[in-house]
Amino acid sequence: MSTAANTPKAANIRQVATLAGVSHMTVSRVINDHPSIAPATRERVLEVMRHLNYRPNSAARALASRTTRRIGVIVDSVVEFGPGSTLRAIEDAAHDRGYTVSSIAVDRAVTPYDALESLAAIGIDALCLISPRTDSIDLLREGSTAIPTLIVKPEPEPDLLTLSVDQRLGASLAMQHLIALGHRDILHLAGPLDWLDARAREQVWREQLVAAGASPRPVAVGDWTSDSGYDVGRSLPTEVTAVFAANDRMALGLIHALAESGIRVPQDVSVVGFDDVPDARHFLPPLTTVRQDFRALGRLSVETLLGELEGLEVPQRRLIEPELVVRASTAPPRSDR
Amino acid sequence: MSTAANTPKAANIRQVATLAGVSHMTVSRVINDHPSIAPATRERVLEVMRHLNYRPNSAARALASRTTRRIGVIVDSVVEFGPGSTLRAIEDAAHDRGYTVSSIAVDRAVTPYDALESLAAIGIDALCLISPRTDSIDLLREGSTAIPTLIVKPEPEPDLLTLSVDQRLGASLAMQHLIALGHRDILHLAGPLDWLDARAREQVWREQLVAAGASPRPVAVGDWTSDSGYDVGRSLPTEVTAVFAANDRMALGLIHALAESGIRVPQDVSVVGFDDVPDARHFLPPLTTVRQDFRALGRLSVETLLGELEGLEVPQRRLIEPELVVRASTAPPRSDR
DNA sequence: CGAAGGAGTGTTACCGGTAACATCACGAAC
DNA sequence: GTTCGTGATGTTACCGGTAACACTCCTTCG
Repeated sequence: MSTAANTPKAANIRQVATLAGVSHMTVSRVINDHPSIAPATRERVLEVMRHLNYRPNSAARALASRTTRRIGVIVDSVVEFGPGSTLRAIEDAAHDRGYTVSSIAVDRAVTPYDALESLAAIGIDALCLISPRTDSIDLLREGSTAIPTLIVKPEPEPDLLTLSVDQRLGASLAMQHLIALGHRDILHLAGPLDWLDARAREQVWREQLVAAGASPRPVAVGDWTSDSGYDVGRSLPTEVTAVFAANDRMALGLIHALAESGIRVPQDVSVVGFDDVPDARHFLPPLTTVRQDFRALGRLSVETLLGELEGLEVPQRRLIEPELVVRASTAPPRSDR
Repeated sequence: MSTAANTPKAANIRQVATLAGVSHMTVSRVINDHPSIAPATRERVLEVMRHLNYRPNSAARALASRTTRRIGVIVDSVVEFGPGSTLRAIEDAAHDRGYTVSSIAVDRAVTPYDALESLAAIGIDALCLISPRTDSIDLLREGSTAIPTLIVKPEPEPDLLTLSVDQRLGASLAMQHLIALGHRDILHLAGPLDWLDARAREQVWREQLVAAGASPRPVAVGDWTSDSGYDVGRSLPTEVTAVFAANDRMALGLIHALAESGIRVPQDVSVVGFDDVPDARHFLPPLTTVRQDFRALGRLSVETLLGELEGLEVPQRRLIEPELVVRASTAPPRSDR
């Protein structure tokens, strides 16, 4: 069908130059906002550019300037709310700054190594890792890439930029809330423990319980999906009065299983989630959870990387504060439990 | 920090050629699997490439070949499940075929025109529109781009490729299910009606009701969010015995509102959704809904576009069959309602 | 008043590939 | 034996920009 044909083939920089009566180099300077161009000349060139509907060829720019204006993103489990939202936010922020984003999703079929190879093949100016498992980070540690690299994780990382929502604070808010309500036998429904975020939440859960004088029971480990939460909910020990779920989706599945067993939330068991997905307020009951601002995370990631790229001083590590959102899934424990 | 330094600057095609004792053109042919290369030569070149860790420069290739191996995607409401999933599937499929994807999200701040401009600026070989509103399509109709273009929508479009989940069939499955259960006063909770999918679902809802001898009541229009479903649920007319929601999230919000009013699902009101989001099976009650295979949609989109690009014969329009998933949110109507 | 310096512009080379055409050797066909 | 076709490879130009340096003028300053 539309296989080219009468396409008037795009104008190039020399055609613009000829029509404007200047050298192609002057046109290049106009494009790049070079300071020393006479205003009259600039106007004339811009006029011709408009007239020809000229658009600089990005491949040629990339080739000559050896920069691609592209940020590579490696992201694990992009279908999950957190990583997906972060990626979207990064794409938006990058686009606003005139950068392109290429993302590769890591999964069973694609190793972090593959992902890095793919990105290297197309060429990137900066690299970002979202929701990295430990193995992805190891790869970067040895690889010592020559480009600015940012890892979205809460712990600092020598020689690399890091940025994250403060996982320890978030988990702490959730646990403090439950403990303040009077809960002591709190189950943790964790995410996969090779996830740094999952591990951080699990550690804080443990610490807080110990600090409150309670002894943590073994964690239940899910895989972020509501299905895994459901499975855990089906065999919840009767002594448990509250569950701290590592994300909202697992909380949803858990509540579903409890409902099937006639266990009421929050009367019989309190549940607190993590993320504050947009639907969490309409769960039954509306879910108490920890909100993470992924848009801020994405924006800051891009700002940090581009700052580094421009040689600015950027903080090597930064944390974004999460926020507890109290809804209807938590209450004081029943005295008879 | 890692601002380049001792980077051993990547090898280029001529260095490979020199070391292999051939011309750079021969190396180029090896890269591109040109048929007439002596096996021994190919081996030698490959060996050198491996040794130098050579990677073709994609910008140079794009410049010389005038193809970017990049697919541009314009997507509205990428945060919604359907569009987001489709985009991810396209990215995966494109990556498997050695293509890159650049996506632009259209929203209040970014018009379809802007999006097209952005994509044109970076250069794309093919274009895909996901979840387009009518205005995006108008833009393409006049613009008559010179590259293969596919629109994800169910209705055919002259001179453009189209592909979609069969919205009419999906809506039909949902309505037939409710009608077979005995419902006649079925409210439609629609998506924004400038969405083609929303409009298709609404039309089928109306047609099916009329065909069943019932008179459709005015549609309730939401915005895909659970919040909007909640709002509708707060003032549900008492005569309504069932709701056909245009997506799962609005169904969730609706059910939440009903629960607050003491209206039970499905005993008092049946609810059927659309999408089958992964969590739908853990809603309370588990949601009867229409499953759309977005992965298939994404894969087929890429195959169609690349087929067109290669000059193959591709079907100009194709539909993917959705599937009704019956769970616990639907039941026969109460006789006293 | 001459040298220095900066604004404004041009010249030339180069980035790393691909396209198109040329070349050469060799076996098949006449 | 000459011609021809084809496989294998090389030569050259070109894609559309940017970098680096050169060259004018003019202004400023010792």
